[in-house]
Amino acid sequence: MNELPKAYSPHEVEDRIYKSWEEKGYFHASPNPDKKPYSIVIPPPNITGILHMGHALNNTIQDILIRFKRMQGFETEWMPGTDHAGIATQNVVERSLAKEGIKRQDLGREKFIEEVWKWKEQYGSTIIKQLKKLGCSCDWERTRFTMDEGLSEAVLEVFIRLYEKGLIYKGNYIINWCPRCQTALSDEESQHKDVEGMLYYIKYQIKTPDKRLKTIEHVVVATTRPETMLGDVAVAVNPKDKRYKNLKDKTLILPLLNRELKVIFDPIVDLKFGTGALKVTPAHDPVDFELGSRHDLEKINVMNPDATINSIGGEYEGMDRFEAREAILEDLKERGLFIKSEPHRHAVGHCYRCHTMIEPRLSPQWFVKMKPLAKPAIEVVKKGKIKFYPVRWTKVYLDWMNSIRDWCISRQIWWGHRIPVYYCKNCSETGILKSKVRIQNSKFEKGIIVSKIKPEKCPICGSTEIEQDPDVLDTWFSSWLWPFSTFGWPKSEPELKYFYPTDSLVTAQEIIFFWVARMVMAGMEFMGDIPFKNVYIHGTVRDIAGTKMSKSLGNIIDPLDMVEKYGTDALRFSIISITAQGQDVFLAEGKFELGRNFANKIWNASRFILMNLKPDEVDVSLCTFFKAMKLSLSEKWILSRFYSTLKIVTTCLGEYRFNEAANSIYEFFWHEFCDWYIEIAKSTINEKTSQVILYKILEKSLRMLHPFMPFVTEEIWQKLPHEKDHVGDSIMVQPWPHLQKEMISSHAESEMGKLIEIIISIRNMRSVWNVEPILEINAVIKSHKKDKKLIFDNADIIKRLAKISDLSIGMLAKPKNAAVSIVGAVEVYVPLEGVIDIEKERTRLEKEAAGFENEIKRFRKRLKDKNFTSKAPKGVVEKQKERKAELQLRIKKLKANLKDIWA
RNA sequence: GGGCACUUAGCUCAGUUGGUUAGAGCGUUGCGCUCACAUCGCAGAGGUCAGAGGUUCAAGUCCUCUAGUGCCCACCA
Repeated sequence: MNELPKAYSPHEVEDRIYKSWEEKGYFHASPNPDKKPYSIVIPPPNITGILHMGHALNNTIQDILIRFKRMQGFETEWMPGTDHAGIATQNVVERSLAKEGIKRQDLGREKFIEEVWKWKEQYGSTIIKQLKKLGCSCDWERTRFTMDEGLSEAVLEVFIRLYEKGLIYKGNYIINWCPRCQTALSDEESQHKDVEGMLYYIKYQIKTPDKRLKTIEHVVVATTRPETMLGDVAVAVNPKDKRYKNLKDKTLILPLLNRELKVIFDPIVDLKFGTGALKVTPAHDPVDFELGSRHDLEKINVMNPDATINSIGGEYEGMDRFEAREAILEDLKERGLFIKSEPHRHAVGHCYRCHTMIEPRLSPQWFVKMKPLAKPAIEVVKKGKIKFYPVRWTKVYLDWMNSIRDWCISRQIWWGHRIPVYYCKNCSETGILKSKVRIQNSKFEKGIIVSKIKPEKCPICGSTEIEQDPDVLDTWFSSWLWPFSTFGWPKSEPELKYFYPTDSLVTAQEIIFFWVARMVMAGMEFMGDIPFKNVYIHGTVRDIAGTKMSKSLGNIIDPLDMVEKYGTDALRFSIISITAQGQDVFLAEGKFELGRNFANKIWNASRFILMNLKPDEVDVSLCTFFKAMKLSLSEKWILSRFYSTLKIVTTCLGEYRFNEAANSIYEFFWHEFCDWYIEIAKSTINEKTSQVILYKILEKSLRMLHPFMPFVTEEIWQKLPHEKDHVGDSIMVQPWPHLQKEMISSHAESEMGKLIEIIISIRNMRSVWNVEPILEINAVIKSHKKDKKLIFDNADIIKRLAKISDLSIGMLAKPKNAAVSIVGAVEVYVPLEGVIDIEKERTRLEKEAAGFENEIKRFRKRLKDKNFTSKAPKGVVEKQKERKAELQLRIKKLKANLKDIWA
C-alpha cells in the first residue's frame, strides 16, 4: 500500500513533479483535428522585470484556466514569452556599463547592441523561468521573444503594410520627450501626475504703446514654464475678450531676448485662466503648436535633447531647464517685468520608465494613423465579439478608442526593431522624387525607401549613399502583434490557423491601452479577425495599506519567498481565493497561511484515507455503485454536496469567478467532507460503501482541485490506486469530473442538515454546562414521526459525534434537570443531574425565545399583507409560512420548557 | 474637468438575475494534544450592511442625493 509521509513538504515534491510533467511533454500542444483548441497567450513580461505578486496572480489565473480546459479535453496552448522593453533594457545595460566607466556612445551602436544581447542571454529569461516555480503549464517549446527572427519579420511586414496603406507617416509634431532617456514617448508612456507648481505672471511690453490709451502699455501673461518664453513667437487672446480689444495690430516685445511678438486672436484661449493672455511657444507646447499652425507662426526650439537651453537662448545657453527658469525669473524681477507668482496644482507628464518630467518638444517622428484602425476594433467590442470581464472595462476601452490619437512609434534609442526606412542622400537633397515609386517589397517616396533589407543603391538615382533611419520602434509596436506573430505570421503556419483567435486574455488594467486595445486593432487589420474572445481584467496587487507594490517603495512581498515559505500551492490557492473578480487585492504575508493550512488539510485527510484504504474494494464505477447499493443518508449527502460543488466550480471557472470557485471547494472539502463525512465514516471505515465513497470523493476532489493546487493534488493522486490503464499517468491529463446530476439531492442535504443541527445542539449544551469532553452522557430526543426515522436511523452517528452513551428517541417527556435545545420540530434534552443552574438555563432559554419572537413578528406582519401573499411567487410565500410555523413551534416548546424549569 | 470603483463583524474581505435566520479567513473567549491533521478539533461572542430619501408585497442587493476613500483619463497655459 502506498502511504504518504506524515507531513507534506512542498519543496521536495514540486520540482520533481514539475520535471516529470515536462518530460512527459504534457505542456506542449499542436494542431489536433480531434480536439477543440483552447489557447492563451501570456502577457509578455519585460525582460528587465522581476517576478512580483502581480505576475503571480496573473499567471496563477492563466494556469488555472489552462489546466481546467486541458482536463475538459481541449487542446490547450499557453504560449509564454517576453518583450524586449526597449527603453527599460537599454537603461539597465547602460547602468551596468556605467559601473565600468563605459558610455554607450563609446561602444558605438553595434557593439552596444551586442552587449544588450549578452545581457539578455544572461538575465532576460529569469522572469519567465520563475513561472515554472509557480507551476505554470506553459508550452515552453514555443517560448517567444519580441526580438526573435520571426517576430521581427512580422514587425517589418506590418510597418511596410501600414506605410503602403498611408497609415504610417513621418511628421514634425510636439511629442512627449524624456530628457533623461532622450527619446520620444507615446501618449500612453507619459503618465500624468499632479505637481505642486507655480503660475508666474510676466509683463510683455507693447512695442508702440497707444498714447491715447495710457493704461495699456504692456500685457501680462501667465505661465508655469517661464523658461519656454525663449521660444515665444506670439501672445494669444480670445477674440471675445474685451480687455484686449486694443491689442489688434499691435506688436509686443519679448522680454530678455527682445524678439518681436505678434498678437493673435483665437477662441482656444480661456478667458478665465490667468490673465486671459497666453504666451505662444509653438515648439514646446501642444496647444501653442496648434496655434502656431493655425496662425502660421515660426516654431522656435530652444532646447537640446537633454533639456538644456540651446544657442537660441543666448546667455541662458547650456543651463538646465529648471536652472534657466530660476535665472530667467531673477532677470525678469531685476527689470521689473515680474509681477507675481502663485501656487498652482496641475498634472504634468512623467516618463513611465524613469519618472523624469516630460518636456513637450517639437521633433520629427514616425506616427501611425489610428482612427482607421480603431474603427473595426470598436465594432467588434460593441457587437460583443470580444467580451470584457468585468464588463465595466468595455466602456473604458470604447472611450479610449473613440478619442484615439495618432501613435508616435519612433524612439531615439538603439535597442529595438530599427525602423525599416532608408534615405537616399542624393534624392532627398535634390528633391527629385516627389511621386510614389514602388520597388520590390518596398516603398519609395521623396528620397525615402521603405524596405525590409537595406537596398544596395538608390533605385532612382543609383546612388549608394543610403542611410537607415537611426530610430527604433516602440516596444509595443511588436507586442501588439503578439497573438499572431507568435504563431508564425506572416507565414500561414498550421498553428496560426488552429489556435487563432485565442480564447482568453488575462491581464491587468494598467495595460488596457498600451496593449489590449492595440492588439485588437492589429488583429483586425492584419488577421481580419479578433485576437481573443474574452478579456479578463484582474485587479492590482497592493500592500495592506493600499499602495501599489513596487520595488522602490520596499513594500514588496516576493512570491518566490512565499513559495519558499509556504509552498507553491499555498501561494496559488491563497491569492486566488482572496481575489474577487476584477477587484484589487490587498496583501499581507499572513494571508498565505490560508492556503498552506488548506494544503495541509488535504494532505492529512488523504493520508488518513490511504491508511485505511483497501484498493480492491474501490475498483468500481461510482455510477453503477450508486444504483446498486443502498446508501446511508450521510453517503447520499456527501455525494450530493460534492456534485453541487462541482457544478458551482465548473460554472464559476467558465465565468472567471475564481475566488468563488476556490471558496466553494474549500468549504466543501474542509467543512463538509473532513469535518463531517470522514468523522462519520470512521466507524464504518472497513465497510465497502465507506471505502468507495471515501475513495471516490477524494479522487474526484483532487481532480477538481488540481487546477488550483497542482502539486499537492498530483503527489497524492499518484499514491492512489487507479485502473490499470491510468497507472503512471498524471492527474493533469485526467478528465475533469463528470457532473452526475442524479446524485444531487436537496432532500438528502436538508435531512443531513437537521442531523448536523441536532449534533451541534448537544455539543453546545455540553459546552455551556462544562461537561468534560471525554465524559459520555445520556440524551433524550423528543420527536414526531416525521423526524423520528431520521434520528433513529442515524442514532449511532449522533451518539458518537456528540459523545452520548444512551439515546432515547420518541414522544418522550423531558427528564428532570435536563438542559434543553429546540431544533426545528425536535426537542433535545440532556439530563445533567446536579450540574444545571436553573436560573442560568432559564435566562439562556428566554434569550433564545426573545430572538425567535422578534423574527416571528416580521413573518406575521408579512403574511398578513395581502400584497405579499398575492404578489410574491408561490415558493416564497410557502417557505415563509413554513418558517413561521417552525418558529411558532419552537417558541411554544421553549415556553413549555421554561415553565418546567420555573416549576 | 470627465469617468470608474469602494464604504458589510475588532482587522482583511465575500455576498451572480431583489426573496427564509447577512457569510468566510484572521483575531478574540472557553474547552480539548480523542491513534489523519495543534498548519488541528469542539463550542461561543461579535454586524442599525457609510448616511438620507425613493421604487417594491419584499432592498446589503435597484434608483437619486450626501459624505469619505482609492484608481484611471484629460492640451486650462
